[in-house]
Amino acid sequence: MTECSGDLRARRRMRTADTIRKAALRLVVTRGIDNVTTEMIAHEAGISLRTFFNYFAFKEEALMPPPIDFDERAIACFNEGRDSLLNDVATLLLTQFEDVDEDRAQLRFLFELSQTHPKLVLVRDKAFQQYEDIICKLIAGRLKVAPDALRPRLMAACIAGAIKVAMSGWVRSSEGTAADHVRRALAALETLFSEN
Amino acid sequence: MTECSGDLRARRRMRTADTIRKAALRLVVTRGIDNVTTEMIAHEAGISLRTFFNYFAFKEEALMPPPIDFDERAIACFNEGRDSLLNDVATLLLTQFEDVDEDRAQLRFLFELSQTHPKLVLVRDKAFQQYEDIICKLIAGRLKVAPDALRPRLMAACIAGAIKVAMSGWVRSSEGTAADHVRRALAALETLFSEN
DNA sequence: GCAGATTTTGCATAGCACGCAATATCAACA
DNA sequence: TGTTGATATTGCGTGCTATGCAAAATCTGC
Repeated sequence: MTECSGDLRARRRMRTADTIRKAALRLVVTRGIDNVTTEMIAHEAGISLRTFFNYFAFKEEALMPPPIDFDERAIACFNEGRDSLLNDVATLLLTQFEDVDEDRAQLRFLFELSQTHPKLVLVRDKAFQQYEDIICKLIAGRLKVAPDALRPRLMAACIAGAIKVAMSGWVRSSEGTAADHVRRALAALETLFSEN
Repeated sequence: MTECSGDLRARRRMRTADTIRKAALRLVVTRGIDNVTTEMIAHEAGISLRTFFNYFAFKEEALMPPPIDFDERAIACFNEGRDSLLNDVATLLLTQFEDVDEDRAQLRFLFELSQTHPKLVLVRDKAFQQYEDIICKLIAGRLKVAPDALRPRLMAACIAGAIKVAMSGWVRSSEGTAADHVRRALAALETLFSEN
């Protein structure tokens, strides 16, 4: 197996996963989450039920956003570290929020749904955990310490937590963009505990 | 329905829930989580399968620790606010870790399990979310602001995140007590982002 | 001990999730 | 272009999860 083949297969795999995700989302939007079965999703995506479970461990996972991968340039810029760490993290993360309206609408729909539907709460938290892990690795890289050291892990936990708070605030208030909320929350972290 | 009856029923309900929790834990410890069914748990707890689902929405929820309630005195002390907010939070939270060895062993067992078993990851995060909500209310009370204001929510998110980091560090390192790890993590929050 | 409210339970059922083995598809090489 | 080994897809069978519903049991206050 050459590298090329692995790449091809990986890409194909990602495309199929995305097809399933889109199918699941479409069905949930139109029929409501409680009226969508795994069989429907598989059928809508043009695969067998068994294949669905080759891609996702459980039904709700198909409604999770795919793992993010940051722009190479953005990561390099982050590692240089022109600004304070917190600001640079904000800059890096907010490149993610430059998406088109359709994506934002989907994000909002899922986030709203995840606040009421119990199983989606779990899925949302899992997504944030993955997010936190990535941020932790990035910070550890910039600080030149091990990824499981206390400091990067704490920082990542706070940042991920702040993003979660910001997002739920955004969904509820509907004032300003999601990026605004995230920016504000991250900025508040700096002096959160130092001024009492 | 008088207040007394409600109290009686609530207490009875909590006792039953606890019986189920203990039964579930006992079975999981002895047989391994993959070999335990809801029927076994119900049987072990002396109730019907249907009743199990009256108490827990899904199987793994029976392995979640019950919602904590802080000591009245401790809360009052926290609201007075002798020390810095972060220190007082630490003091308040660490009253929770004064438990007997048996409880700590259980906590550790479940936390270890939750790091490998996918569905328990979800449950653990849900437990931490509840924890975060309680902390948020407490902080909001002390700061005399609304519980859904940005500052208490951010603080609670950071504190809950720090505790999660501390706990997973504790389970992995097995050096020092859980309280030590939590204390250290919370102390680190103060200057986490202010010194770059 | 009776009436009303609440809880428990049995039963039926749709759906979830996985193991297994057969089949199909694909990338590489001769 | 056909062969080969690897990977992906699929069908089938199965046990378990989780819920609705209505009957039975149990509580509570009077």
